[in-house]
This record gives sequence, structure tokens and C-alpha cells, in this order.
Amino acid sequence: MNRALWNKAAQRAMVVKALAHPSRLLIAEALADGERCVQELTELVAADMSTVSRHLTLMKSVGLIESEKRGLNVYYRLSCPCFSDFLRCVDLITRRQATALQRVAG
Amino acid sequence: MNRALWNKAAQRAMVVKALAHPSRLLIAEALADGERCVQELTELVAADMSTVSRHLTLMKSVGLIESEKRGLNVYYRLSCPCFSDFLRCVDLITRRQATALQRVAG
DNA sequence: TTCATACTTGGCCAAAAGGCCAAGTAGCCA
DNA sequence: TGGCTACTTGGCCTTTTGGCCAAGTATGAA
Repeated sequence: MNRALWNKAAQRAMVVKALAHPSRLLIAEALADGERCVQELTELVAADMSTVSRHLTLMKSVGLIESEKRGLNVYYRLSCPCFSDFLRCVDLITRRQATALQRVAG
Repeated sequence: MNRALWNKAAQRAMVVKALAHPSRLLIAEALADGERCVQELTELVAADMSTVSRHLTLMKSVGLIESEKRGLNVYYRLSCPCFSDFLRCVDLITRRQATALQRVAG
């Protein structure tokens, strides 16, 4: 097993993992539309604020999002404009899979 | 929490999760280059064949890959041509993050 | 029909992820 | 100062994930 190859894959995996959760995808989608504070995101995903904060910390740690404190609030925003491409590919697969399952069931 | 929104995010998350592992990313990358049998992929990621088989089953279950048995071998191939776009976005983020960390360290 | 190869699945265990509550920190306002 | 709000972090627990080994299935060859 080539070490360099593995390291590259591991790095990529960290980024992908940071999006591999429904709440985090919802958060990223919201941020694609503009910055949001933790409160707003907490309301969006309907979880404990501490949980949301941890999600955000994780996403930030891999460079997916950035944060800025203004007053009492911390505002997060996407740091990559390519997220929409990412989602487009994912949606292609989910849609293809949905129709494939329908074929089986139908 | 809007149920429909959550379901959509959950579906997407399943696909993203299926790529959120170094071995599975390596596998997907290899398959982007053409079909491979389990043996070849096992060699590639240097894990137990049973482990690789489970990775493949997971990836297949979300519609990321397809399989075909020919003789003793089972050949897997990517079912989405958009994987390269997906990777491009991920790499943008990892590269951006790498330089960001260098700024901090340097 | 027996044997070998290629793969999948069951069983089990260790490690990681994800959640909440409670406690801590930081900024604003009275 | 004191208290309120917004957020993060520590602690702890449950669930999920990922791994291997061993056993099972399926196909081709002798």
C-alpha cells in the first residue's frame, strides 16, 4: 500500500466525512445561501446548540467553512464556492438510485 | 424541523458517507479509470478481502457503483460519471486548507 | 464429483461518531 | 458590578463503523 496515495485519500476522506451527516449537509446548504449564526443553524437542524457547535467545529477543522465573531454571535460561511457542484453530483446519484429502486419495486 | 428537508438531507448523507473513507475513495478513484474485480481492489487498499467486499456492498447500496459477475470474478464499476467533479471540489478544499495551515505554521 | 479459487456473510470486538446535559467563556447592557 | 445572551467545551453514554477471522456460497477445472 503506497503511503503517499493513502495519505491523500485520508485527507480527502476527512473533508468528505465532514459533509457525511444530514445536519451538516443542511448546514452547508444554508451557508451556500449566505452566512448564518449558530442560533439560526440550531433552529434549522433542530438539535441542541452544543451539538450544532460541534458539527461546525468539525466542518471548520477541515477548511469547509470559516467563522467570524460579531458581538455575541458567531457567523459561519462556506469557504468553498464549489459546494454546489458537489451537491449536484450527489443528487445525480440519489435520483438515479431512486429510479433504480422504483424499477425493482415497480 | 421540516420532515421532507430532513429526508432529502438524509438521502444525500448516505451517498456522501459511502465515500467518506480512505479505502472507499481509493476504490472509487480506481473504478473511475475502469472496472476492477474485488481481488484487484483488495490489493489496492491492502485490507482483508472481506473488508473490501463490505465497502463495495455499501457503495453499491447507495447507487455509487454497479457489479457484474463474470466467471469467478465480480467486476465493479462506477455508475456515476460525475465522480471526478466531486473529487475536484474535495481537492480544492484540501489544497486550500493545506495552504491555510502553512500560513498558520509558517 | 471433488478441489480450488473468488467472493460474501456471520460473528465478534475495538474504536469512532453523535447526542445531551452541565459547566465554562466571552461580549453586551444596565 | 451583575446579569443576560450566544456560544464552546467537558463529561458521559449509546450507537455506528470498520476490522479480522471463520464459515458459507458459487463457479470453473480436473
